Amino acid sequence: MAKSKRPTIRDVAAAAGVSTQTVSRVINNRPDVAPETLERVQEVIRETGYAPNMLARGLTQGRSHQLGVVAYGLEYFGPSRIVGAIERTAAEMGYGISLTLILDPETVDADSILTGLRARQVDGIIWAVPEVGDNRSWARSGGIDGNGPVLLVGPMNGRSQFPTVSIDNAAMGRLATQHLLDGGARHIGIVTGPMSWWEARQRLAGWRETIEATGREAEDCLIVEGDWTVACGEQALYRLLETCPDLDAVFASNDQMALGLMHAAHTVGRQIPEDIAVVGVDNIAESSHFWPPLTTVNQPLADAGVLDVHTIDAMIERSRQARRVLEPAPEQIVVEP
Amino acid sequence: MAKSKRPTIRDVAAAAGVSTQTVSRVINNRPDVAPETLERVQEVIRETGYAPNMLARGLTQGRSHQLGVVAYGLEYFGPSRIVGAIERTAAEMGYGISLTLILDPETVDADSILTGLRARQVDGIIWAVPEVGDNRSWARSGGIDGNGPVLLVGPMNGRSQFPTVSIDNAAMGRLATQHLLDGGARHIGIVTGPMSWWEARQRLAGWRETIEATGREAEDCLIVEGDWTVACGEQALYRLLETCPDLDAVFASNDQMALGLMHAAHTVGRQIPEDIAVVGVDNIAESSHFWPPLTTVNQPLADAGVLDVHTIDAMIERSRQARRVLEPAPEQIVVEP
DNA sequence: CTGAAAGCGCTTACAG
DNA sequence: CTGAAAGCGCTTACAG
Repeated sequence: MAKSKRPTIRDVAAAAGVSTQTVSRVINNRPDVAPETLERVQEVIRETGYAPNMLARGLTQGRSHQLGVVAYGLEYFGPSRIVGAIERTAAEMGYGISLTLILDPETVDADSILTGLRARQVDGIIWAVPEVGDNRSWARSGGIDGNGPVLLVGPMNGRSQFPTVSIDNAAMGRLATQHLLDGGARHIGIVTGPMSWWEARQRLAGWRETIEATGREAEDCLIVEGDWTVACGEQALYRLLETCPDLDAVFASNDQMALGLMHAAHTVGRQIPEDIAVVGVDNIAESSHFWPPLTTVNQPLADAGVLDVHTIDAMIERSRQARRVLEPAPEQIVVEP
Repeated sequence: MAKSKRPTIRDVAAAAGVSTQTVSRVINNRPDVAPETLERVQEVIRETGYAPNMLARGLTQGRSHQLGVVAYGLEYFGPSRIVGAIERTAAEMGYGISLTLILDPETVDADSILTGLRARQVDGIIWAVPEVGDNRSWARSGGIDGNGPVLLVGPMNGRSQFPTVSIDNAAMGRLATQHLLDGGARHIGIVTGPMSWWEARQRLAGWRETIEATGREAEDCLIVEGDWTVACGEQALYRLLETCPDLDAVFASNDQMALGLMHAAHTVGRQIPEDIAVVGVDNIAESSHFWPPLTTVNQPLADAGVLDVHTIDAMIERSRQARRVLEPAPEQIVVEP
């Protein structure tokens, strides 16, 4: 028991008095095994605690039953939920997760990460790094070999050569802004995310569109660029109040910045929502526990995560069916908030 | 380019006019290769984009260069930081991460998870699920085969059969409580985490110890059990003020609950910190942006994550050196907050 | 410095 | 229903 190496399929076969491929049939639940043989082999497996070596299995099958997941910012709300939902769904479907976290989305070297993951023989790759700067140019140009399924998560500028699953960020901006309009707001400011982020630009677009639909102008002085943090949300309100003293509402592109805004409002003695109404995005756990509760746009991150895995699984199956890929038009799936 | 399968070591060998094991030497940076040969092989590798199949390599070497990481609650502060730090450090050291997330720490089946991870041939396992209820009894009894390195992360009740890296939770309680005492507080309440959590009990113990060191009694009416959420922090303050009207300070066992407390204090018109001082734990990003800034105990989570990986790596190396394990006494490493 | 042989632990056709 | 053979893509001794 001390130095016993893990048993192999050969050990099990010997102990059960059958060949290794019969054991293989048993562990793969194939039907063509005599009931009695099945029983005996299973008994041995139970006794020895045998578990097939996934490396060996992967080598012969040409698949690892692992999904490569590339993400940024696990400490933030969105990514942690997405990765959590992906892992859960993947586990249910028999996939393991090989996680790669990147430090800076803007300078990420997609090529080397994809190559590394493929060397690990992952069956498919879920790329959940947001588009920042031109860090997805590789996905538009198709400069990366089409070898092995890659799913892009999150919206991106232009058309991807790869299938994409994303939540409609412009709709988030529209929903939030419409809510503020419905509440009677006339001068609605916005704190955006960093403008290098496509998601941030989309939320801004939704805000602008909704304002302009009322016949008013989406003035530049109503826009402050933020960086997703509480601190900048705070500064943003001071800026907005300076440039637009009539301000009566703000759309914060995420909840963190919304909290900063509320902090600032409190500091300068403006009541929320009476003086200034605020809407955020994310529905973080704290949202409903502030003075007053924060109104926020909910992102269906869990649903999106489930969809991510189902989609990549379908891609994997498809690519295994037809070795000669039919070059199916990449589908762009968009989920509504 | 369309249907090109990935090249193998054999393809590279053929193209370079050498044997496969010469290529093997090159990709493993072994010194005994003629400069000219080295050059030629590297050239072919560059041209073909060859990357060794890690499954095959793992099969022969008996190691996958993957670490199994088991965690709970990626959406919470602590776990997301720990996992992030582990991934970063692992990547630097050449390990991939196979992530397993569990849904309920109390009912987790350690045996089946460890078995599954080992079937994937991970080189070592980092078990970062907190001790809740008796979900670590397996680690005390050693009922699990000692096969393959396992590192436990987080403090636990009693002695583990496996090495452990943890942050001193009792010290967190002591630091926080002492800070409140130093600020002049006389009646210091506590909102604990769920008492089924060992970490929560340790923070409570630190609070109790520090109170009693002053010669006062750590009365039961000063203790409210929470569940780590903002909502319960809020309720907790109401409860405490009822049972102890003299209350002038509270130690919240995490920042979320501290925020809830502050919300409640605001609601009932008590000033912080004048009327009631609050200290939390975690140092979440929002801490410093509330009215007033929250004082909090910082957990060195990133340091701990780095230490986790270095420790498991050392365990892996040791177990590979001596096949006949010397049964080294498991070390229990404790990091101070 | 380099190569022929064997083997890691499985699965995949192929026979029977 | 079951087994002998070959092979997945590497690395590890072992020769030279």
